[in-house]
Amino acid sequence: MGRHNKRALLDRMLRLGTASRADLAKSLGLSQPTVGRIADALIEHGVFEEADEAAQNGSEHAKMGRPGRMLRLAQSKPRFLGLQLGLGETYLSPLPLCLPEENEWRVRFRTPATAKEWSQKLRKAAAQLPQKKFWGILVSVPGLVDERTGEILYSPNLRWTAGTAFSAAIREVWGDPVILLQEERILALGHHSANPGGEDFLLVDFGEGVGSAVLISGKLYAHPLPISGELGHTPVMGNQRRCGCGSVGCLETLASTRALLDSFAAAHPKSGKTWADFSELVAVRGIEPWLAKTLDAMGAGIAGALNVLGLRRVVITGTVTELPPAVFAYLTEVIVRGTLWARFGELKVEKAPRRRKAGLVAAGIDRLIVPDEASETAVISRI
Amino acid sequence: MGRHNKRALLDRMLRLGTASRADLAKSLGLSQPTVGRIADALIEHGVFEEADEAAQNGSEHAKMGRPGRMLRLAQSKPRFLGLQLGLGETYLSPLPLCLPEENEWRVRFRTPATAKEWSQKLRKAAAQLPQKKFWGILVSVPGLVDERTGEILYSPNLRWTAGTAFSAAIREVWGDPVILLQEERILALGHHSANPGGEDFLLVDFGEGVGSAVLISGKLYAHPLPISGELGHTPVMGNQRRCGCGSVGCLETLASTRALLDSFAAAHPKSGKTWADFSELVAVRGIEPWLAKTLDAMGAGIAGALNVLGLRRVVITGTVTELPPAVFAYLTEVIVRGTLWARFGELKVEKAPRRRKAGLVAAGIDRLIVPDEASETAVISRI
DNA sequence: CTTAGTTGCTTAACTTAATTAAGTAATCTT
DNA sequence: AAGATTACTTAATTAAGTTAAGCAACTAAG
Repeated sequence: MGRHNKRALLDRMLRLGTASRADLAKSLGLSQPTVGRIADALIEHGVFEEADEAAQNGSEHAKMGRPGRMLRLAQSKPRFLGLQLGLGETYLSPLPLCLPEENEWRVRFRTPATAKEWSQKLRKAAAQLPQKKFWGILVSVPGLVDERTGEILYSPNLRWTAGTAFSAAIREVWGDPVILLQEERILALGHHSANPGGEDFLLVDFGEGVGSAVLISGKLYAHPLPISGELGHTPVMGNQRRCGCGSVGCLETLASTRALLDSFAAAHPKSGKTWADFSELVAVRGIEPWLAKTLDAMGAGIAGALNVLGLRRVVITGTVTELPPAVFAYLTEVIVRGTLWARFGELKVEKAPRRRKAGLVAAGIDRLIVPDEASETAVISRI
Repeated sequence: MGRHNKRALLDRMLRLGTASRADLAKSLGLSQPTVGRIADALIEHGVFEEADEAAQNGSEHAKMGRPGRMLRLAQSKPRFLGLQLGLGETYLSPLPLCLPEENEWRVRFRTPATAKEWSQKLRKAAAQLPQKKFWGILVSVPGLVDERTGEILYSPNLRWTAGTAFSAAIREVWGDPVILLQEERILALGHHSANPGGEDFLLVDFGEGVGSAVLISGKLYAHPLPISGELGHTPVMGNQRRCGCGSVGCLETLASTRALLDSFAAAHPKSGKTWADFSELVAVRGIEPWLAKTLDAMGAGIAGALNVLGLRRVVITGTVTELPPAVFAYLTEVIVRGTLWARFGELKVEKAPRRRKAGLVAAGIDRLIVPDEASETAVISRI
């Protein structure tokens, strides 16, 4: 079976939620026999399942002829284990193949500071889960990850994870395949799964750092290096702050959560030091010059990426979206000013919640269900 | 015949120059019968031709067994007409399928200021060429081009070319297919053709403007919009110069040839005003603060693109490469400082000549010889 | 209730483009 | 001249799609 079509089928199913063989055939432009064969194989494999009668009546239009037997991604049983490695806490949740509910993780614990403690906590967490066997363990990792080798190159404040020890520790608890995925890439996939059919976009996430990922034609942009989307380490002219990466002036030293709070504290030594204090002050006083400068830098970085990549849609996630609307409005304006396309057409700047679980599932389907072909990694394009 | 393999074969031939069927099969990992069939079809079509005996002895290593019948891209007859639209002058040259000599254009004339004059000059130029019929007219265009529709969106100082009138004028002179291609994308293809086998890279060209293109796995990065690689319109913090695009502070207003000369003239009101004067002064005095700032901005923009795209190789072409070595060295240093990958591995910054003809030929082969499939335009990637 | 019309799914035969296997051709080595 | 080695060709096989045709299951209408 051509894995190309298999992949397309899975993709469409993730988008449609539930569909008959005929729907899939029509929507993919394939012949019914082909779709039938692939669908049968996927059911056999436990990826698709027959949906109940209720779904049949759900979204139909023409009620003539033989009704289709509706299929969907098998959601009766968790197939993946999702794992979100955070600087502060670690979250775990079994994930079925369908689009999962966000923000409800089954188990959580404080991320420890050594590999040994990590192993212990992980074992304890595993004991709390009823299911012991998964198709794969999908891990969202902040920082720099080589997704091909499963090696963490660099993660701020989580130095002990560097190298392959981290993957190995997980593999000792569950024997299943471990797949490390860079956080922002997961977010981009998740946003696409949750809002299918939209245009290609650049996702920019503001959090402990500033990262980005590009989604084109439903697929992540394939970078040649293990490092990509590192918008946060673009140098900002005139900025002299030292960055954890060893350089000076990185955008991240202005725009990360930590950096914003530092700037806030410097500007208002007598105020509170929390994010809530910061947010409140912005709501009252509006955008002060230091914040405007920071947003200018963010916007310039994003606009630069859009210009180079030829995109006209940005999705912003993370802490910046939690500030008063004026902040997002200002940022949007800066981006529009800096983007060439905005002089010819419309530029879309959106804010969105983080969709980690959805992203993990999409990644799991892509990586684990469709068998791997070494040569498929390339980015191909006609001129 | 799978156009995919046909494309691969052409690609390899462009790279190898001359090769036997067996060489191609081995190098592509295809079976000999497959390669044989495709090669026969390409010979039939006039794309490949049998090379003379001389070539056989050229690059051989193991001199045992039956010698292969060497093939190469048909170079006996021009197949394309290359056309370079410049702000000052327009160049024309018939192009065979092989890698052509650069810098020798058959016909040239001053680029006129109206569509009507353009038509007249083009007709005159056509009369000077012995060959009247081509597989296609390949046009390198500065500025913004929609390569799919053949429409020029915006070209500084060549306003009359906007819209489809330009393509139409060419089509009136030769009936053959007209293909417009954005200048920097052509340069990237050309550099790749002339230096095959290298790593993925970002090409940045400095000239009337500042443009870039990305080449990954031998293919140009496929942008969703007609605009991409527009590094020159990234806003530079603190820069207040007005740009022709309607925005303020674009990199181009500092880094284009014109802008550099303006800055030079402002810093040295009493010196000469030519590029040679500028170059000479830099050679004598080194990099003055205003130039350092400009190079900082260039480097930051380039580094940002590399970080986002996940690349570790930049090729610089254009006027900046003609300045004293210190300039390129300074720029290299700035790029390295701003690139995250440079903290983990090596970053390559190269300067190179412009390879327009080679790029046009590569583009022509890609666009005209391998039959078009609408759905092939996407950028695909595994996670 | 019967019959016709519509739509879904499956089976069978065919098409395309690759493969492997086996044979023939041309050259060098000994 | 015989054998080794490599290049190319031909024939059979495989993989993955297609179209065509038929049965299945439902609605609508006489």
